[in-house]
Amino acid sequence: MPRDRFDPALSGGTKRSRCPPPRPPSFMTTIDPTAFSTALLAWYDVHHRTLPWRVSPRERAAGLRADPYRVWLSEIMLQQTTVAAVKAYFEKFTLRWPRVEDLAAAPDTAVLAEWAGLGYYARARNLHACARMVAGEYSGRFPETAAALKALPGIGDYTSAAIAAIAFDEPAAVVDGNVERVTSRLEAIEAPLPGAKPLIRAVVEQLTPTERPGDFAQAMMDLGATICTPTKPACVLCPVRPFCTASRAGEAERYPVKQKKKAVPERRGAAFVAVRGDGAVFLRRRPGTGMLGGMSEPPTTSWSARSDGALGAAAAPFPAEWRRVGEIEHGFTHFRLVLEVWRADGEQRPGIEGWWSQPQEIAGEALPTVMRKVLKAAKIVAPAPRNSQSTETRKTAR
DNA sequence: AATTCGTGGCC
DNA sequence: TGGCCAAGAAT
Repeated sequence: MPRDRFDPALSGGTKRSRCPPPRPPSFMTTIDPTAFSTALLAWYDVHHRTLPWRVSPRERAAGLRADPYRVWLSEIMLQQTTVAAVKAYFEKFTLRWPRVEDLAAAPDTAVLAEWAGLGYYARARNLHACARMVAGEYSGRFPETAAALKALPGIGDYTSAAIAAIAFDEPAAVVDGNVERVTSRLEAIEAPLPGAKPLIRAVVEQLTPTERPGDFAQAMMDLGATICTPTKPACVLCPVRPFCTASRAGEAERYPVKQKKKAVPERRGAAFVAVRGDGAVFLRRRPGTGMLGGMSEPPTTSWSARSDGALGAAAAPFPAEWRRVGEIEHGFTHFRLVLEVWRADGEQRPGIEGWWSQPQEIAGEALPTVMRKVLKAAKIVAPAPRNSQSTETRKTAR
């Protein structure tokens, strides 16, 4: 049974408008922090995952330090993104830009092109801004405390704590989705996320050891990724099962309790793929902020909430012999997009800002996945996302 | 505090 | 197949 101090009624309820300042309640865990981290770290020493940006516990004990640049880069990429998806991108980035100064010196178009396909493109913009701040104002060395790290673009609560703990041995409370799940099961927290975050953080702060805080953080995340999984957790194999209230009650899978989310609406629009005689495709750059900010696209209309028809060739960015060649669907986080795909062939004078991209250049363009779907529907031969240098030097043409 | 930001994999 | 989920941040 969950202890009553985790009753959702206590954390969610109506707020008093008068005197009592809304101070986070001081929850005390009944878990023995020393016993807990000892058991967890012993498991981690044997079962830790081997990842390209990591230093193993053995190497760590031998005095080897993780490279803050690689830790930072991996943490940015891993925000809301799976390890499997990140690996290839991490290799590409570190091969092309081995040090933070190298990344800082790169053109922003090159960074966006390398990031294309990974999603959440504000991360790439912030990544580049952060690299330039570190290279410029910090002499190429990352600040070493969570508080200072958090002041940098793209680095928030989680990432600042993770870098500080992993690269600089600060006993910061590292709370990501894995840790939220593990902790909510340990304490059988009934309050739904995201409201329960302060409570979870309070527990993690008490559990985090001053010795090996980085390994502790990574161990919690590895545990969440391999044992304490969202569905069918392998409690039998869990090194901290003796500490787990939810598992003891046989209902680990019931946690974490989450607030239910709203249904996603649908938006519609049209994309216009102009193809020249030599096979070049007309592309332009999207505005620097907002959805797919700074990324490339064939011209599209705005995406309205279910425009009832009224799209078609009349919405084209410039006159041409447009033919409707298909339709694509793409799911974003908060809406589903349906895009009509129109194509025009032959010599054309777009008369708008943009450039012609040759067939062999398309793979290296900063095209997000949804736009690659559009090109595919327009029967454009586009090899798998690759990385070319061509986007760095290309001038804007018309 | 609630929204706005992508994408791919999985059952 | 469709909802859920993944090392969240910014506003």
